[in-house]
Order: sequence, then C-alpha cells, then structure tokens
Amino acid sequence: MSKPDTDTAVLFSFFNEVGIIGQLSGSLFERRLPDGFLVSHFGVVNNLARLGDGKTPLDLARAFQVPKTTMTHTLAGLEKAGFIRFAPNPRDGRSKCVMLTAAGRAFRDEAIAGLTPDLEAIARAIPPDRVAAVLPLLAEIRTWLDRERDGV
Amino acid sequence: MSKPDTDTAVLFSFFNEVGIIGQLSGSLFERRLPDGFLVSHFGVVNNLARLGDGKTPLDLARAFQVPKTTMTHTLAGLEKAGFIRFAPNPRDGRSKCVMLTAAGRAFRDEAIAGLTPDLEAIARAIPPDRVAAVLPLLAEIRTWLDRERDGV
DNA sequence: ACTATATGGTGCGATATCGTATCATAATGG
DNA sequence: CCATTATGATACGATATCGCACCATATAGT
Repeated sequence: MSKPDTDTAVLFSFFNEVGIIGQLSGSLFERRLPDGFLVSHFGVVNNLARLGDGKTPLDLARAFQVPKTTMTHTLAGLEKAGFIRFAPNPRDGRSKCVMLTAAGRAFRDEAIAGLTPDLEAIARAIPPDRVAAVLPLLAEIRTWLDRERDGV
Repeated sequence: MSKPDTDTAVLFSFFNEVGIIGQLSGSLFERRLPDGFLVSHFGVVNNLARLGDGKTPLDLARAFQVPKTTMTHTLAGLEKAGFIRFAPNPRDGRSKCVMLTAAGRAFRDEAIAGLTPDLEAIARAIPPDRVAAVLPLLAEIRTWLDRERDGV
C-alpha cells in the first residue's frame, strides 16, 4: 500500500514529536537533578543500574550513541562524584570496567524519587493505559534504530 | 484506579524510550545535514517554515525550551549562513523579527529530502499505520509538557 | 512626566559535546 | 618472534549550550 509520501510525512511527524518531547522532558528532568548533574550523567548510572555494571566506556558510548570522547568526559564527572569507579579489564589491558558504587545507586534512586511527583501529575492528565499501549511500538522503533545505526 | 507505582513506572519507561529514540534519530539526522549544521539549526528553520516566520528570538527560545542566549547563538549561525535575516520589530524597539529567506527554505527542503531514504527504510520495517496511530497521544503529551513547562 | 520595575537581547565566562590526532595495548601476518 | 594493523582510551582544540550580568527599551505606578 502505500502512499510513500504520506508514510514519510507520518514518520517525520513522529520523530518531530519525539524530539520535542525528549527535549521538554529532558530539561524538566534536569531541573530535578542535583546541581551540576545532567541527563547524560543520570543516563549512564541508570543504564548501569538496570542492565548491570562492568561495561567498558566504549560499550556505554555505543549504547548512548555518543562519541567515545564524550563518554570519557561524562565518566570522569561521575568518578569525581564517587558514583562510579574504574576497575581494570581482565580481558583487555587497554580497557576499563565501569563499576557502579553505592553512592551511584543512591543517586539514581533519589533522582527517580525526585521525578515521581512530576510523573504522577502527568498520570493524572494522560491515562497511563494509553501510554502503556504505545511502549511496544516505541521499543520496536528504538531497537530498529539501534540495530541500523552503524549500517546506515 | 490505579496503581500509582505501575503508572509512574510506565511513564518513566515512556520517557526513557522517547529520550533514546530522540537521541538516535537526532544523531542520524544530523549526519544527513550539510557540514556544520545541527539539528538545532534545522529545528528553527523548520519551525519558521511550518508555522510562519516573523517570530521574535524569544518566541523561538520558548518554543524550543532553550535559554535565550542559546537561541541568539543559533540564530547568529543561521544569519551568517543566509538562511534567516532580522527585521526590526514594529511592535517593540528592543526586539527583532526573524525572517526566513529563500535560501533558508531551500535548506529545509533539502534537509527533508536527504532524510527521505531513511524514513522510507523505516517505513518498510515499521508499519506507518501503527506510527500514525500514536501521533495523537504524542501530541497530547507534548502539549501538556509545553503548557506545564513554566508552572512546574 | 518621572521613577521604578519588567522585559528583549547580547556579552562573557564555564561546562558539555564533538572531531582529530595520539598513545598504549591487542590482534594479525609474515 | 617481529612488523603491521586494529582498537580502547585520552589529550587537545573547536563549537554548542547554558547561567549570570548588563544594556536598551517598554510598561506600570504615582
């Protein structure tokens, strides 16, 4: 089927909306974080907490699709704050393993807790059922982008 | 109703997905733009093209939820590239009106054209009908965030 | 009108992000 | 083994973004 024009217009609108929502929610979230910390910091800590630590800086750079120099910088800030520490990588002498500390977990938990009132306010305005219904599609699109990011 | 915990978890996942998709699609899009231009540049030109020019820098800063100094900087780049020009604001001597030039429209059109192959590839992988179905919800959430951004 | 306050825009310094070049260690090929 | 190439991480310089201070003009209060 298919009206290619309509299809691309739909997708363009979709990424437009997603970009705006990401921007607005990100700046809102950032205001809730302790002074001096950014979404990039939280993102890394959150990733390590959800999916397990021990990853290398390059793993993380790939996961967030940022240059490795950016990840080096972000990790330096997290280490200085005591939220992560570096362990030698037994598999590769050039590399490191990024380990989450107890302070790092606390940082994540508090950040999420600080966000809860906002999320509850949204939950009152937008039926969470409807939001839950779109999660599979979002995950599908994220996975597709994630897989294609190198090839494209 | 309502399990508040589940609701906030759903919303947290939602913003997580949106943030990742925004990041991945943004960096993909940026690779398609002419050298030296960023999504922030395209965003402004796109806004002026879609919704009409003549807005003030502060209008745009509010629309994108960025500090006004950032918008000053972005607009300076667009002016140097010849994509916009400034006109005096007849309503307010302190202010300016941002006008889109023909080169600016061409920049937007080419940027969108350059993105089309990627969008078509996505359209083949993800049924656009399903994407279209979530646009109203996304617009609703964007509108909510947009309205609450000052108050919260 | 005149003062006081509010608002639009910019200059400046600080930090974040990014691209390139470089260094150290691995992997590969003779 | 040694040489070559590939890869993980960082140093460095450039630009983007941001917060704060400042100036010019507008608005409000008297």
